[in-house]
Amino acid sequence: MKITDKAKRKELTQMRQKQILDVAARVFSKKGFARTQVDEIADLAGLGKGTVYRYFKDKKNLFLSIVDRGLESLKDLALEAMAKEKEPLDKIKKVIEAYLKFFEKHSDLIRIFIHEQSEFQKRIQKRYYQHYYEHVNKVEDVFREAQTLGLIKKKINHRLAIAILTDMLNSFIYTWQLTGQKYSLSESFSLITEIYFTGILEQRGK
Amino acid sequence: MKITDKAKRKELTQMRQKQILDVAARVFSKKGFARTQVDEIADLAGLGKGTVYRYFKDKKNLFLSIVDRGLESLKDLALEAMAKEKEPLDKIKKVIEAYLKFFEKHSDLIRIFIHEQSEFQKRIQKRYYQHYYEHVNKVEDVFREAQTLGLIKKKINHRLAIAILTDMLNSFIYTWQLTGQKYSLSESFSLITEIYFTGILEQRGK
Amino acid sequence: MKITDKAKRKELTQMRQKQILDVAARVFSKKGFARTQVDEIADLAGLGKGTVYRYFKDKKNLFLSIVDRGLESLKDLALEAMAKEKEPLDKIKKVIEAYLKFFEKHSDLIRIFIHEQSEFQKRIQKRYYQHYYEHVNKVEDVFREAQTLGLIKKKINHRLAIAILTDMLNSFIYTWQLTGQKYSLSESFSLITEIYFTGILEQRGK
Amino acid sequence: MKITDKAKRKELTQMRQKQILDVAARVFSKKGFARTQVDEIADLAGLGKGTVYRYFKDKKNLFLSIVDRGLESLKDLALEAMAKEKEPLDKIKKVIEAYLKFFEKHSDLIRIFIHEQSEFQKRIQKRYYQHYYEHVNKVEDVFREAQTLGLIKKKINHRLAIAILTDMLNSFIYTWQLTGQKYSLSESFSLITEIYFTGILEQRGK
DNA sequence: AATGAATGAGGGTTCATTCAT
DNA sequence: AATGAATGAACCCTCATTCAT
Repeated sequence: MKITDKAKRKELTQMRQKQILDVAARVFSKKGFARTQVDEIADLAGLGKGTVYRYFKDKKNLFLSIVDRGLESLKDLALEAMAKEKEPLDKIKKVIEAYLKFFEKHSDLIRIFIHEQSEFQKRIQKRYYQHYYEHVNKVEDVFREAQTLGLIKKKINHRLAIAILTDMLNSFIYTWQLTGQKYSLSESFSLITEIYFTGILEQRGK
Repeated sequence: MKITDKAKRKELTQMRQKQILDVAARVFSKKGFARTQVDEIADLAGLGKGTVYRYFKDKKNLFLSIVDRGLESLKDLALEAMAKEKEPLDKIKKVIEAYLKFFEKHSDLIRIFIHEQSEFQKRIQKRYYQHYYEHVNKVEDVFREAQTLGLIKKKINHRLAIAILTDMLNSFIYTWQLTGQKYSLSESFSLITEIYFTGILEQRGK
Repeated sequence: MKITDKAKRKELTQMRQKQILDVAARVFSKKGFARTQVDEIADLAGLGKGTVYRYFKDKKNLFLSIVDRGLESLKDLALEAMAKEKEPLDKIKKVIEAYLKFFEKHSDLIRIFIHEQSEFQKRIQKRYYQHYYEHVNKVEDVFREAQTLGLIKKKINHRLAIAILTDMLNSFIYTWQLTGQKYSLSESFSLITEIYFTGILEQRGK
Repeated sequence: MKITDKAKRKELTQMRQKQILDVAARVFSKKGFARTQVDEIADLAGLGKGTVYRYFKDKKNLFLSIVDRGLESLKDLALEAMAKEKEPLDKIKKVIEAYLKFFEKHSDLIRIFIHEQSEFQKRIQKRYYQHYYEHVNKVEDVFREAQTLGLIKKKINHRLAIAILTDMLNSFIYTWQLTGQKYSLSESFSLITEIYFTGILEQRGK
């Protein structure tokens, strides 16, 4: 009995946490950290305010839990995507695709990641980059491999190139959402990869 | 006499406004809109809080004035830069350069532009895009011209391509500042243009 | 069977009540009424919070039950102590001794009695003095008897003198505990009685 | 002009602080720290809540300021009283008188001093005893002098004797107020000194 | 015109109490 | 009978805005 009880307890806890995190992500995304009221999150979750505080120490902690969950999930998807392919360039394409799909699904997160980063600066960056680099390192390896194979220009600094890719993607999806998805995401996806891989110029060298 | 007085008055007003805007840009940039206190702006400007309210209706208005001033100034620089060159591709390069230089100088603004955009959403977007498009339209013309001349891939949607360029630049400078300028801006500049113009792939067609 | 069951039930109830009261006295003593959380009492008693509420209507009621139990117990001890002696002055000494011993053992209570008295003012005073006077009256009788016998100065108002004695003792033990028992209780005890009986002055009349 | 302005400013500040402290002392005294609402203090002071926070960092700080002001004032009165007399025993009597008069006037403070001491324990004790000992040391000197002159029993530990005196007085006035001043303060005063100086016993040694 | 003291709506957080299991 | 998850009233504190001087 006790085992079942404990299990039930834990399950409830996780369910409630998810319930709150889901709502909170939506609200934080819409209003940003400062303008979000814990009251609204509680209401939308169909819970009392006190219940939110039962599961999350305070507003900041709730916010960071969203960031954490998102980063964790994103990292997993990206690594998983890479694992599916053999060729370095294909791996990179898959990662890009995974990125776009992830944010297409969890469009809440892009705003949270971008417009609230500086809100928490020092304290949060650590947490952020801890996840981020774990993931980026893998991509860097792929990038280097592609350079070794002569697929990518040798003179390009891979760390920078990845930063640029990340930024392009982040900012792209961000704008995409902000402007109300005026242009389709998949059309844009091919454009992004095209630009990233071969640039905007007509091949002259033929 | 009255004319001189009026002129003097107006000059003083403009001076005060500039004084406040400069300080406010710094503070908003460091803390974001919500965490910035009007008190701090007044203090740093060496003025009374009431004086700030004499020159700006409220906090939001002050914030938007910064955005306005920044966009105006950026637009001017970009158009001016384009005007100096004849060739379409050179025009685009100059615009990119102008962008980077502008934000290198006014690094306050990149944060304000990026992480506070959604804070004001609907109401602000109008103002933002009003400036933005006026500027973008000119660039689009250049882009189209380059395509007509066979310099840029025909299949690329110019509106999207410019959006991507803008995002790359914005987000690039943003990250650049956020991470404490670990890599040099000019080095990155050439990388960005390189990637934007020719991609990351080795030219195979030779 | 039913009788035994009932008895068992009652016993359990009393046991639980004692268990809770003991813990609660400790916590209320350490933190005062307002800063004490029912949660902490339940935890320390190894019970669920709901169980505490099964045995005590609310927090205030729990607190007052402690006061009641303490006063009852103190009164018994004092009266018992007096009963053991014949001589009035000896009775008074015994009472003093009983007081000190009681609070030495139940040091929790002195804080509760003193620093929370006013917390409940009107409503509580009644209960307090109901116990108190029942007890004080007996001592007053002794005091008057000693005066009749010429042992105690005639001009002294006995009610006042007892109030002063009580205060001296209360406040003494309170300070004694508050300061971390820097000086020994028994040393101080003889000093108190000495002062109370013969004052601080050197006997001049010799 | 500026000098006058500054002076005026300072005057206003002090006036407001006094205004708030006076009200706050009353309310804290009536309800204790925890049950006192800052709102009520503000209301009774005829001020907005924000104004209270303009002059005192937070509720705790306000409370401690009351304690400070009281201790300072009490210390001054006591030292002043002692200074007026030559003979050690007279000095002690004057101190007792000063004590009683002080609390007769500032009856708010006795409750605050007594029933909230433990609320703040560690942090506050320092502040309390800092004032307290400065004052007690002087009294101790007088006490020792009286012993040297053979006026006070040699075997009495002066530190303890003073602690007892203080307690008697504190607790006496406390009870006096709590019970609604049923007996007169001055009558009690002479009884206290009588008891403290010569005890309750009839002089047998004649 | 400039100031900064005063304000109070607003929102984060706590915790006594309830009640379904 | 025992539990502890859920609740929301209560209360501290902040800060944009106003306005008398």
